[in-house]
Amino acid sequence: MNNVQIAACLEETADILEFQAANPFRVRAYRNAARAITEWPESIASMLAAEKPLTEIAGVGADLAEKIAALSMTGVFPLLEELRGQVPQSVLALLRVQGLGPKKAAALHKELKIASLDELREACEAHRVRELKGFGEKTEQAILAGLALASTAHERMLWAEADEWVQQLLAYLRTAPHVEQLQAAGSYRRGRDTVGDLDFLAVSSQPKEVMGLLAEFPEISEVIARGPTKMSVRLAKGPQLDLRVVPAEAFGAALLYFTGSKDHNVVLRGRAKDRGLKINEYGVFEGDRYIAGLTEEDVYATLDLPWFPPELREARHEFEWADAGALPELIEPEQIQGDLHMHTTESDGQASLEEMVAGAQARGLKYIAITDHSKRVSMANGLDGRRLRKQWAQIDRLNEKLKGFTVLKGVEVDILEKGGLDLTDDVLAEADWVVASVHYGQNQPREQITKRILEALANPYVSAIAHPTGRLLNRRNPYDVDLEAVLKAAHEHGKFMELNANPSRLDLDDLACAAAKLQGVPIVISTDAHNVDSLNHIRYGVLQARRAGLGKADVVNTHAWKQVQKLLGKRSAK
DNA sequence: GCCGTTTTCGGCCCGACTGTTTTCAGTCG
Repeated sequence: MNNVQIAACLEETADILEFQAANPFRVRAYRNAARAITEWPESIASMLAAEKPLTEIAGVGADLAEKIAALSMTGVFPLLEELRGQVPQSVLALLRVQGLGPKKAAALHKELKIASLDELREACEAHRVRELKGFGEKTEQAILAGLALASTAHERMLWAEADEWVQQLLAYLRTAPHVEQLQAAGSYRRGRDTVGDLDFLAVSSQPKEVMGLLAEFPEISEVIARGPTKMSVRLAKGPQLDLRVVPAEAFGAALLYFTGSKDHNVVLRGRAKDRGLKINEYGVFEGDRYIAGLTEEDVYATLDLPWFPPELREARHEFEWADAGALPELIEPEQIQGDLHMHTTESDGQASLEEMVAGAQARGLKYIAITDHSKRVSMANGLDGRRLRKQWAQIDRLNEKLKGFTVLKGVEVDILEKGGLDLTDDVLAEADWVVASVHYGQNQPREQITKRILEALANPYVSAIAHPTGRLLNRRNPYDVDLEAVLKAAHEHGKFMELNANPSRLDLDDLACAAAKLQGVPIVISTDAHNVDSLNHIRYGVLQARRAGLGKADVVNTHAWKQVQKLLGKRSAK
């Protein structure tokens, strides 16, 4: 049983306990442990094998350590089995309805014997819900609206999609004359790969007018809530938008609060409490006395903390780093010197070799690798050895004409279903740069996929593994692969792992990149561009690298190509 | 259920908004 599965058991336990109105702190303990295990770079199984205490994981105490060890080894979690017998899965679905929390859901289950979303809808339509104590006509309507919303299955946006909304809304809201400051916050500002709600923070002496302007934004379908300082609306194409308007002296504190993460804020407020201070969205207070809040730096300073880049605010390692005075200096997009994964019209790209080169030069890059598909990827018109050598001869001729820019002879070689690579070593040996990737057989069992990738890493001519989990956000789950083993092998063979900057891919994800850094495996951020415009995607990759705490030195393609070659430690310079 | 330089019990972040209330509980972020 892997960490994700263990975490899922703990989450479900928390759901049921919450539904049963258990001690909310006990519920939180299960949720905290679930999160900690999801983010832990080492598998529980290998910790147990190495006899490392699970209590090393913050949020896992003696009790949970024992339960988790048993779960990992036997696959059985007696407490959860028992709870499942008390509260069926279909009842837990009630908690997913917006506006229904554990208290109301439990009341519906207890008083009206409602055990599914269908039964809930029927009860609302028959006006039985409004008869319950604490419920009313409006609640009944809100539940029906929540049910309708749940059925449209609105998923999290890609960060790149959120960015389009944000830019549009910032431009729109800035037209209000009374907006003094305006900023997008939330998971968007933290650069998460996907974004749920859009959060905006404004400073204005006239909140009503700002909210009035937002209410007139053409794509709004519904105003969910509107008070004196806070407004929530739903946009026609799905996402919810929250706007908070605060006075100038609260901007820093409110930005911090509204950027989150929630867990980061919980730690901050706890630390404030230890010092006899209180932090809320209006500032830092000693008793009733305001002592800071104008900027985020001011707020952090009251706790002797440095300003944290938003990408790090996940309550993972940032506080421990800050306490040790070792907050990493994060990579910046301008530090990227080369792009080592892209396609041309020779396979499934939409631009020629020359166009990709011109596009890369226009973006200030110093080198690129052309990595068209290999022959097995026939749908993409993948290249065999003969066509590749022809392309590489063309690249040699092009390089003679280029000044201060290098085009590398590369290939994206397919890792075959049965194992092995799609091109022979004699061909690969002539390449400057080889990325290997899994395209087929993604449903194979974990052992098989892992073995294929480990073999590829062992090939002396492979430089990196591209899009190492195969996920497509909102469309395709990552294939089942033992990343721990892959990272270990990459380290042993001196290979790199790709962070694919395509906004739908972004794998390795932030957690896996952080694990790679721990293992000493360098990351290469690549666009996998299939046209010139997509060369711009590099910034999405950089954002995820920042979330992983990576600095310039951790990312291979911040270096000049000569240094990359040295790092790779193979074959003579070209 | 976790945690500890206010340690083995008694805390556990904080506030906005809504609806059903007539002072507050529930939900959300």
